[in-house]
Amino acid sequence: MLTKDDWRTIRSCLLLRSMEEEDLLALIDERMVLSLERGEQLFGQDDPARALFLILEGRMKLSRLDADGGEAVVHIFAKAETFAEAAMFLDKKYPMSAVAVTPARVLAIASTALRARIAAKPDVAFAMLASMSSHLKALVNQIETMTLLTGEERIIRFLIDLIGNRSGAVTLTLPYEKTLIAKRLGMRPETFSRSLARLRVIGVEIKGATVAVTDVQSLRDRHR
Amino acid sequence: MLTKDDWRTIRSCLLLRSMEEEDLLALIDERMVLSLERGEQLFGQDDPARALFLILEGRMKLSRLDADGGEAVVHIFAKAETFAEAAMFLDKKYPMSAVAVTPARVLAIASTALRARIAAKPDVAFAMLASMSSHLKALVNQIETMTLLTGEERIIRFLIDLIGNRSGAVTLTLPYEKTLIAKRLGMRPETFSRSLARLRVIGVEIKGATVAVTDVQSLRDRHR
DNA sequence: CGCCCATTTGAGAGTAATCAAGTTTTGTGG
DNA sequence: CCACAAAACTTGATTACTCTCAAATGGGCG
Repeated sequence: MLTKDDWRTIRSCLLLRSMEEEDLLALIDERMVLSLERGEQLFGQDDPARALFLILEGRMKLSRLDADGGEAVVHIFAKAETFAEAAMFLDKKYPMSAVAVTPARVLAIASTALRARIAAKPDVAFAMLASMSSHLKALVNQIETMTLLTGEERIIRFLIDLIGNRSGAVTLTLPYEKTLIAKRLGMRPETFSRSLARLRVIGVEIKGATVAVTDVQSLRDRHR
Repeated sequence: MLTKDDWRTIRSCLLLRSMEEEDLLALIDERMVLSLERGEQLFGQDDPARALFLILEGRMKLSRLDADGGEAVVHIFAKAETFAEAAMFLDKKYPMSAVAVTPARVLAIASTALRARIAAKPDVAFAMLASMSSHLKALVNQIETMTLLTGEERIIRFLIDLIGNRSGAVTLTLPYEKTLIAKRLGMRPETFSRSLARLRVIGVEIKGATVAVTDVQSLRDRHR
């Protein structure tokens, strides 16, 4: 079932928003909405790729698992974002796994339908290319971040991203578990916890998932 | 000037190989071949993106520079590879800089021409999507590698990639300077040098740019 | 209440960066 | 072809950072 809000979400996503009504209707099928519990896997690494996904509600973690149990969290996607676009053009296998990190609802968009639309309408191709470009850019960012910044600096950047353009004293809620944030930032939960605690001296108070920043500017000053 | 070998290169590249003659001719202009000296910059971070590039000869380094002089090498592209596809679909600015790390010749393919071809021919769109998918996959790999492996393990993986499917005793030449390999693997030259030296005990002899591996299997065994 | 899980904290070890010399290689002009 | 300067590379000592292992602590939920 697609609610009114779902349609708003669909309309706000980079991949679909430029699409004409008829194209959208050709792609979207109400029966393709999947509900996932927290922790439930949508697809696994190397599963055959038959669809890409749009998040209607919740958040999904995309990560790569290695032989001895290590996990590299590549990205965490939120409402109105699409993921798994790339797989349908190469191996037709997902190169990583997708797991819900909150209860979630996702809309599956069949590869075959989308390929057909691309073949029929160049605009759809451009939308797809834009969407993939934006993922590419995010990954480049992530590589830069992990190469050039220390753990503490990555945390600061993460907080600044959450703060957005607010200023002065700001209170915010961490969007997901600290353990997950830690992995997403490429560090151990212990290291994250310690580094976060160390930010107290520059006016960052943590209480559970609530973060109070005394003065956003002092954070920004510390940030390169 | 495009030589016969250049045409072979063009024909072997993922983005262009599936294209029909007429599309290719519409995209490629002999006057768009650029010769670069080693160290010469093709474009800088935030330059307006008017073209993507195919390497006819040499190698190009794509990297991101931060305010205080740090450099994150995102990828090094070789002959027959294309790069900078993504910029033309979003900001129309290159998100990183491109510098020749050997003397190089590159073919510029104008964004406008390519967009026109995509609009006219779905096949071109698919080729483009496949090309971008492959870059996406490479970046995901890089993130995994940098998150999950130690420096030494990344070096081993790098060597194994160079070795390809050869076995037994193998001698190979490092494809570019050690300093650059180090950065590409996300570590300091000093660390690279030391780690490489440490591989001697598992049968890796280094002499200048020449690497002799006594037994490839022992490398693979150490590799996860 | 009691268990499970996330989080915190501590101690110690390991990994990589930085700073500082050397050494080797490379490219260039004489 | 040699000399020399610049760049690349190596090596050593030290410091910074992050991980691992281990043991609390705390909260949420049946």
